[in-house]
Amino acid sequence: MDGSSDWFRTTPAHPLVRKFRNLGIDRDEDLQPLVQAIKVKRKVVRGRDVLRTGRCPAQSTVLLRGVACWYRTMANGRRQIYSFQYAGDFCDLHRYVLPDSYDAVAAQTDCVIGTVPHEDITQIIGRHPKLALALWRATILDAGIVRERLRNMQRPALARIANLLCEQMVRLEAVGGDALVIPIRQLDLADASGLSVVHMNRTIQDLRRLGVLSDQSRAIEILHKDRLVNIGQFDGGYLDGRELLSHSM
Amino acid sequence: MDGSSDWFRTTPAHPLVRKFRNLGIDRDEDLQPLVQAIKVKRKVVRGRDVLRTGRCPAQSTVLLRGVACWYRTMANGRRQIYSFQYAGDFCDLHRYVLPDSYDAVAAQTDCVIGTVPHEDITQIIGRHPKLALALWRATILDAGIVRERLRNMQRPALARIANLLCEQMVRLEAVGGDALVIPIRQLDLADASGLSVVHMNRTIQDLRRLGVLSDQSRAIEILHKDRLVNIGQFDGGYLDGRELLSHSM
DNA sequence: CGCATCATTGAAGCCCTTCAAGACTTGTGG
DNA sequence: CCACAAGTCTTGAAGGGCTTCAATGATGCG
Repeated sequence: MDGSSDWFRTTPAHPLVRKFRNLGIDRDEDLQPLVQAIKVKRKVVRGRDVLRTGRCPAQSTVLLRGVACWYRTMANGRRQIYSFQYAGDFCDLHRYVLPDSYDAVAAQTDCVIGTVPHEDITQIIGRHPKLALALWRATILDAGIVRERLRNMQRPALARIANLLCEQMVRLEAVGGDALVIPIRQLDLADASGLSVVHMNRTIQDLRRLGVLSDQSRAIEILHKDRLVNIGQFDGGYLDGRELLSHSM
Repeated sequence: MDGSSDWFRTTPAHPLVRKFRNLGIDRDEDLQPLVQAIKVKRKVVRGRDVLRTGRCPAQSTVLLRGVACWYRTMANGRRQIYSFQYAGDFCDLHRYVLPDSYDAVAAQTDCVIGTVPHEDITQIIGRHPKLALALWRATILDAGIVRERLRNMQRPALARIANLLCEQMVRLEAVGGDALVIPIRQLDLADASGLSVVHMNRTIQDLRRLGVLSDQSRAIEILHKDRLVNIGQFDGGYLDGRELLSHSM
């Protein structure tokens, strides 16, 4: 990656640093034990599975670059996408705690992933209470995202899609990408929002006609953030660990 | 409660014992630190909130008896019920890790609840690694339930409702109640499945006409478990911590 | 008994789905 | 450099599942 195999360890913008700031780990040295436990790094090309349904390996996976989606297939073959994942997110940390073999993660764009052996996580948890709590928090934050997706199902298509796009926009911003172009196909947005591809397409065009999305290309490009937020009744509080941590009495 | 205020500590059928067996705590003495940390017990009558949206208190709540629902209100006033909760379930353990003030829990039947101060949880986690992991597992199991509810939204009404009823049936069985009568109003089932009350009612009557539910009363009484499981494409694996724990390599 | 709550039923209509086909974009090989 | 194929987006038409509104039964409780 970028010539140096240690890019992810030496760069100050390590995706895990940002992620764990959001989880309450402010000092980079506190994060070191975890960063150093990331063992194998490899690429996964767009469309392939990062991890599959089946027996759970004794390791968890971190997304270091790219966009992925966490999903499970239905009996009829369709997918329900639980959430999208960005650089710094764990793909399957919940499997460290409770191995379940139902769901899978697929690469939405070309990805770079790392793996952390579960025995290393066990050691980290035993020795570093702060990191232990942060890891727990990471799974809780994921759960909050899924709950918002469930809540989103109550909304009609226009608001539902707007809301989904808002979340991706905010999370893209957080990882420093171009947050205005959403790098996700309409098919995948459909699988994430429980709508048919056809209706997804029609509704996206409604958003274009409203001037919220650009109609200059087939890409999903956000022109008016605030109108999108408004249409989608979006409140990103559930994404912001820092803000959530300040809520306690 | 039942004359003795220590009923929940002295009975062998303490709801937490069953719950934590499912989470990997087999020996009752391992559970003692947590059981003894349950401080205040009180009743909550049907319809009232067990806990509310707003500032997070420095404690978490355990459901000791009854049925509750974990929900969040939408902008239009409707509720999205994330999941139902039964004796032994934590209502808001996730708030220990990440205080969020959005959601609430309401009593579906008369309930008895206990509270555990967060500082006690912190001590338990520091001193008892097994319990720490089990608590984490509890939140992961909850998250799995919510994911199944999200997946369920892809199904048409008949299968969706059947699936929802199956989950409640299995979880009721686990707490030793009468698992064949689901103690939940149609309105709440509607809020949990994203359907209108009217359509919920019509579909329940379809299930009655199919002979899957009893048509002898207005209660939701299951006559044919296996047919219900079949219609709802239900696989309760995600509820069974013991089975999930056996999946690791 | 009267009132509140919940279940039930009917009618009208829209949101969304499915099926099917065409257009645009991209990449690949001759 | 063009032809072709694969993938994705787009559009049309028909239909059904579900919603909303509104009103009528049941049940239980003070």
